[in-house]
Amino acid sequence: MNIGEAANASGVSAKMIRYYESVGLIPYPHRTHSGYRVYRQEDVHVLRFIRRARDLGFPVEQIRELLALWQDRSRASSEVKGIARRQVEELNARIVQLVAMRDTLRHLVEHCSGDDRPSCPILDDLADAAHDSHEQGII
Amino acid sequence: MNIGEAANASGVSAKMIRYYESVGLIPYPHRTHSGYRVYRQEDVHVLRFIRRARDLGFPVEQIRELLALWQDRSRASSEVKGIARRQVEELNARIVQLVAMRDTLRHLVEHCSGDDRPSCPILDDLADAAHDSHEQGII
DNA sequence: GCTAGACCTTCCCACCGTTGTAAGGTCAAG
DNA sequence: CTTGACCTTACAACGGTGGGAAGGTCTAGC
Repeated sequence: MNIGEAANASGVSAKMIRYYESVGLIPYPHRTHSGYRVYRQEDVHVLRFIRRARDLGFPVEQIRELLALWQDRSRASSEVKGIARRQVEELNARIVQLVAMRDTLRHLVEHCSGDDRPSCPILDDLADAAHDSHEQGII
Repeated sequence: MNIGEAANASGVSAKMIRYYESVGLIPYPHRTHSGYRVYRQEDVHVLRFIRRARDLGFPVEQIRELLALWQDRSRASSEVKGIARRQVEELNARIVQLVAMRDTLRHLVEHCSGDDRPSCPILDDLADAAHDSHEQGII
């Protein structure tokens, strides 16, 4: 199987397959005499695993851990659960942050007349240092 | 005022002040005879504006628009409202995506025993191509 | 056997916003 | 005059992905 076919079969672009190889997430594959990478069905399985984990927001380094655990037949599920729980917490932190941003902004939008007049609470708020949100940890 | 003082007063790092200058978000400041950048209170005000907008998740290019509108005394608030509304929509899209990820993962975590046994639905799910979530648009 | 086009290879660049680091100049206090 | 805290520019790195150039290879059709 060519890299292009593996890409189609896995949903991971050829570009990214080479990248994952370069960072050691997947092993160097066999090559044809002319240097083409050759993949087996099993490799596609691994690529799908990676793809799905990326879809779930796992960073590459955590996928590396998950792959190692996946391929370790004697692993304890508690290790995997720990990584996943960490990831849930990280996702949650980002969600909380984004929701706070969105709500602040939505509030401002709702109080802006949005007509031809220049008066605008959105800009007023951005300009008004009295909020000092950056010292209160909104970021 | 030095760049360091302006950084302290605005909450924007000296590094980022130079960066914003380099991408044309803020103008070239005056310099001392020895080449040090000199800032006025007004510049700090602009930097705070940028900082707060970044805190609200605005990308630099949108901040450029907002700054232009802020400094345009005859602008219509509807323009500002439009930009802010766009940003609310973008934040919302990212939130929806992250929440979907988190909930999927949390569901998996809840169904993982997390003990010494190797059986683990989290890895099973990642390995199981039957979900094919990437073809159903979870990403 | 030749050619066209669809693949493959490696290598480098860009994105975005931020931080780090290195090599050098400058200022103020002791 | 030295020390240390500042400043300057310039370059690299991060993470993950896409784009493209320059060249090799395979396959189908003639």
